[in-house]
Amino acid sequence: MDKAYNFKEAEENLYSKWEEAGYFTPQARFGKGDKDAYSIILPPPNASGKMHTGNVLMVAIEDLLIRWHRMKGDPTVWIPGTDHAGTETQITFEKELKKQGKSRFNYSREEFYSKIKEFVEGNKGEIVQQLRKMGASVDWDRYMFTLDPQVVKTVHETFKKMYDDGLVYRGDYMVNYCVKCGTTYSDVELKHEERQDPLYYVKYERVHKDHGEQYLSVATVRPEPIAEDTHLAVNPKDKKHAKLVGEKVLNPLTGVEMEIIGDEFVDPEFGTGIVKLTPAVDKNDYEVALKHKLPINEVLDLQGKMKGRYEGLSVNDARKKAVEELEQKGLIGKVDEKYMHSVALCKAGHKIEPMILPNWFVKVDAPKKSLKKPALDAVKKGDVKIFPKWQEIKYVRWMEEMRDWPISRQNVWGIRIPVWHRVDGHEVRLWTLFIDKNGQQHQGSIAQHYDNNFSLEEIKAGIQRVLVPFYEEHNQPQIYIGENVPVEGQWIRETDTFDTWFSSGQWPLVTLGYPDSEDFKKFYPTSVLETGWEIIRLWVSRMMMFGYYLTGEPPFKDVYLHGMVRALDGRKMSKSLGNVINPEEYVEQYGVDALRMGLIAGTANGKDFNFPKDRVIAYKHFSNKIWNMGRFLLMMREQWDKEIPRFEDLDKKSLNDEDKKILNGLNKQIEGVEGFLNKFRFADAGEFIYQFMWHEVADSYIEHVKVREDKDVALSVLTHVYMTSLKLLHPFMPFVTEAIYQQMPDHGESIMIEEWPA
RNA sequence: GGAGUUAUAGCUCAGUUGGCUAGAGCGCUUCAUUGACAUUGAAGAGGUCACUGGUUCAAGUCCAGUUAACUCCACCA
Repeated sequence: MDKAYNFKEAEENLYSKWEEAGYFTPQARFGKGDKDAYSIILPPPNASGKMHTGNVLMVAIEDLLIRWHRMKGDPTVWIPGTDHAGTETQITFEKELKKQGKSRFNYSREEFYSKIKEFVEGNKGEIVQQLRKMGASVDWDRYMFTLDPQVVKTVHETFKKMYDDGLVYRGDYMVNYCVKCGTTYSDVELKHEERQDPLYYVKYERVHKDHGEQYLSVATVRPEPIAEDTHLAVNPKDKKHAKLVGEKVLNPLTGVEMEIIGDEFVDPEFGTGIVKLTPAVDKNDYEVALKHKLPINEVLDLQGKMKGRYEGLSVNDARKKAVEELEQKGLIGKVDEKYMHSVALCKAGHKIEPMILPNWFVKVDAPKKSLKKPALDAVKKGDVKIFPKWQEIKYVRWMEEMRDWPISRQNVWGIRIPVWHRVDGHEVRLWTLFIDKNGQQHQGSIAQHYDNNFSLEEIKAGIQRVLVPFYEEHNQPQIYIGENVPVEGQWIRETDTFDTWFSSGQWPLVTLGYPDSEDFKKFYPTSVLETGWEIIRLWVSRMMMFGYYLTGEPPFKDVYLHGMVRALDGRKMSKSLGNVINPEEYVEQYGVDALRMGLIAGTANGKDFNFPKDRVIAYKHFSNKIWNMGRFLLMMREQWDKEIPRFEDLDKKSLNDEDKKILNGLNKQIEGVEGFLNKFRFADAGEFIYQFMWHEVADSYIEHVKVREDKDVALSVLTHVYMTSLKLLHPFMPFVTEAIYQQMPDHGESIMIEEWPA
């Protein structure tokens, strides 16, 4: 053995040996049957980039659980995959395009899709390499990508089933729309940022001036759609303003009469206690408008240009103009220039405009077949357990509050919604945007395109977007749901793709070959879902809903949520702060085992924690320590010329107190590690072995062995204790333990397939 | 506005159902060292467990309140 442990050599060579020997494929060993099947689905890293520190922690924990169960002899499978991460990947890629002075509209959908695909293939390859490097004992034969054909097939079928069950519907709805990205975001995808904008107090002239003030003052940060407003609102419980309900004022820009309505959503304390209603661009206003059946005048188009009075202007230009006009009329009171308020931003950091657009929705709480109820009850009743327990609160709260889920995304990169709209009839009203053979963009109704002598084939060939206008209840357009276009009639396919989480919500099902594969029968529900707590709402909740909906069972029995790895300065890692830790640097410097074990030691109870650099270094030293313990053991065995009995054959009467003490310690190890792992207390388990091996075996017992007369007994005990400890340690630090194992006497094929000490 | 988490050695953090003479890693001090390992060994310094009150034979641990930090959710025109 070399004097020092060479982690690079071990880490380069061992993985492919394991893989080639087929150790990663599930099999029952030690007489165990399928009843102890153990399965984890790897939360697929985003194919938009490389793996980050959090991914490494995830791999470390899951590989620990997997290797542990595999050694116990359970048929064990860990299924790897990568996620297309629709929106995020498309944004990343569009940024790249922008650097080249191009945009998505320079390409047809197909071209654009294949360009992103190329980009993603590169990332996928890197992620796969990184997973190997981390020692992840995943079964590569079962690898999946979220856009693989069988995934798409299942997702389509689920959508169809849900449609038939009345659990998806198309609705006009106020969505968070980004005019720059050209897509909708769900609430949970947004960020909020504090911004400073002027708050204008606009004066509305009262029609009946017989009681007091001539004007009513209304505070607003967005005066530009005032001309399109039709109503004001006050809180009917507001003593000061209640009497205004039913009164009329004049629109400051158009002079049209506007009625004041009463609704309790108005906060009497804010501003003047009177609000203007612009239902088309404000969520509250929209809901109030629906409730009171007020007209909803569109204010913005999809490009973010104004409609109505300031047709075609940008929001900012329109705002200036509106302020100007109001000032000329003397209808602006005071202006609070330093008004701070929070603004919703999309993933790319653009300002979100609430807009009313047709969208597909998942009905999460339908009276007959609620999706969220079983998913919520399972956790409340303890059928699915969440660790650490306090995270359960977050889950329950979210589930209780969950509203219908918009699943349409205006991305190209994703699974296209399998809905066809019939266009041979009055549906020529459908709005489309397409690019013709010469690269020219055209937008408008299909009827308009026909008037301009474009055929349906030409439109379909260059289609960028289809929008279905609002229809009355009794006049719904004909749609067809399916992969292929129907033979009868003329149809155009929906251009929207599914929200990434709609497909990844079905990930445990598709990876196991739902509904009828052998894997599915054997491994569903999976044993544990291990992931970061920040995607409880985005992902965990959706998997639960789909799991129960499609199979009547939960997708997993336990959920373990690890904390977020923060930077060394205790803050979130972010590019702008420049504090992002690249795990590859640590692998290079300290080795994979040290990094994995260091991270595990940092995450005692699922709380967020600072990247534990000290621990990583400590575990690098530990690798070397145990390596040298092995070296010492071999040396001693060589120097001792008598035969050293196997521990099993040793006459136990020859043991002295020191021997008994260390053997007793070893038994406690076996019990302790198992106990900690069963309770998901990984850091405790790791620290426990660390303390034992270093301070009891090395510092104490080895020193004792040095002075022993009956070295055959002592060395027999030491060999047993050492080898057993290595097995306990293997799931934590797979490379160094295997490297040592290969040097030991009478070693088998691999420590990986050794039996777990019990 | 609502909710959650945290406050323990110089630093980063453990401390599970109350039994603690409060631990680990890193750092620090002194000494040691040729049968493995300087990525070593031995010894040691260092904490009124945020603050105030309460429950208890017993509180770092449970309860109430205060203070501070972080995070999430909802968002106000």
